[in-house]
Amino acid sequence: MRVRFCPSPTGTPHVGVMRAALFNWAYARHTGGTFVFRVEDTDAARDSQESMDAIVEGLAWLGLDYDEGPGVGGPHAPYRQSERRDLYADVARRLLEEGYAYESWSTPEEVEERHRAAGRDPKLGYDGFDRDLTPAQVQAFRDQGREPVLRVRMPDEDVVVSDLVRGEVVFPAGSVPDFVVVRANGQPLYTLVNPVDDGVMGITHVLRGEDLLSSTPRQVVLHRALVEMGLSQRVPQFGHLPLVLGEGNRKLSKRDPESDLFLHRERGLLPEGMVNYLALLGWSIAPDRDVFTREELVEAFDVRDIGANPARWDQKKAEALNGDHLRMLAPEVLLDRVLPHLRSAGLLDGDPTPAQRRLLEGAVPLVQTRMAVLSEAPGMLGFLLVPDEELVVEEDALGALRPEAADVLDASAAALVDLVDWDAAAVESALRAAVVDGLGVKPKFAFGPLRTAVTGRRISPPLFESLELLGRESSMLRIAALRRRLG
RNA sequence: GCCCCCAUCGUCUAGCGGCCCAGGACACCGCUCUUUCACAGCGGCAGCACGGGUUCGAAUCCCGUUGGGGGCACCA
Repeated sequence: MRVRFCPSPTGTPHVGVMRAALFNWAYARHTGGTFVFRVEDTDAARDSQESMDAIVEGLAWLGLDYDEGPGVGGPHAPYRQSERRDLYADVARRLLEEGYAYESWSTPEEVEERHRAAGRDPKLGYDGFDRDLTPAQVQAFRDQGREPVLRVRMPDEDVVVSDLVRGEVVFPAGSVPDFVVVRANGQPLYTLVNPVDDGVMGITHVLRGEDLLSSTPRQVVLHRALVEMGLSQRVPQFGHLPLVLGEGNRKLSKRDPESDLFLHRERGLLPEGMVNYLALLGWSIAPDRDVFTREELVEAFDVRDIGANPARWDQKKAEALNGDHLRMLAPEVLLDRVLPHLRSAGLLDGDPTPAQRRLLEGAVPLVQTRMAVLSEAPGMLGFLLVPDEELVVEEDALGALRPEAADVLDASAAALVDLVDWDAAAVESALRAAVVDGLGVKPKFAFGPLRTAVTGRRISPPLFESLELLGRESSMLRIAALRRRLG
């Protein structure tokens, strides 16, 4: 069992593409097969090293390790197609010699013109004109200084593709035009290079997006030629994954922000959550369960369970699932995951100081059930990391204060100044005595002013624990500050 | 235009002829818990696109219609 992931390095990693990688990886790991990573960089104009690096980073982030590929090597190295030119030139030559392909001189304009002249739809595609030219005709084209492309001859029978996900798919004879595999300038195209490498590298299963289904008959025909020429052992089995759609039922394109893997990472999706959600797009682990780990995915994954209908990207579901994974994390792991987000929010400069780390160790467990994505952490934890005088009291928190707020703050301050033990339990009973019992304010409203004073927000981690973490000095300063503000 | 794919709650899906007057999850709406918000728990709303067959019996099989999507490059 050998599967592969073969992106072309253009742009940033796309969630649809990474999902294909995930399914291939999961299938390999489930079956004990080999996961090959190959780079399809035959389009020098669009390919970039940055994109290549980003894909590698994306795979690493998601935890999709590969057994063969750039950087790790393997029996079929090199794994970058730009380094395999000789092979392709060789195969192209043999394809021509053995009659599977032929030189084609027609320009697209000429093809269209012929269709028009014959009363056919001009957009029908290549018409096979150059299939059986006489030597004299060929010479005439040469004399004009033309350079031919190389086209593979499609058979005159139907091509039947047995798809792992969709069953038998029949492409009627004549519905797929002969296709170009080598440009006039000698550059091999994806149409050649992809089947050649799959064949030569012994790929047994090709799991890829449904957008490639209609190019499958061409690849099957080429694979058959490769097998007949002794260059490959088999035609791989194909399985076409349902497309991932964006808003408005369109294929998720690079233009859509949801398609950008790293944007989700910035938003604070965990790789665990991302893997889970991606796998759920077209696959399910059990009738009554949809939260699972990477290991559980590997354990349960089977291509036969992949559905055929397209799936819409649902950000809410992705984040809800992420919340589940976030809660499954050990607190110290969550702390580490949260740090980059605190840094990019400007709350942390490099590594936390020992004091900051202590605060975070206390606070992270308090916010673990309160986040779905990591980018919520700065808002929740910021009050602990910011100096007292820089605490921003948010507008809506101020607006929510009731008339008795000043009295509440006064009573609270009085109750807390001389508190003997500064811990959450002691703080709570002191405050309850002072505000709930003392002032007769209902518990639901009693602590709002304090929360606002101390955290600057209406919504925060639990108040008494927050006070404990913040410490008496800061707490008193903040209470006094808001009290002054209320006049 | 041609070829191909798809069709169960708003969304992701379970269902592979009787277990289904269709199950789960997200979302949404209530309630409980509660120092805010969450989490958790409980409850609710909501679907087999339509029409023909086949069958004792169809969400499940077949055909058609409609709807949606993908592909038709000297891109990948």
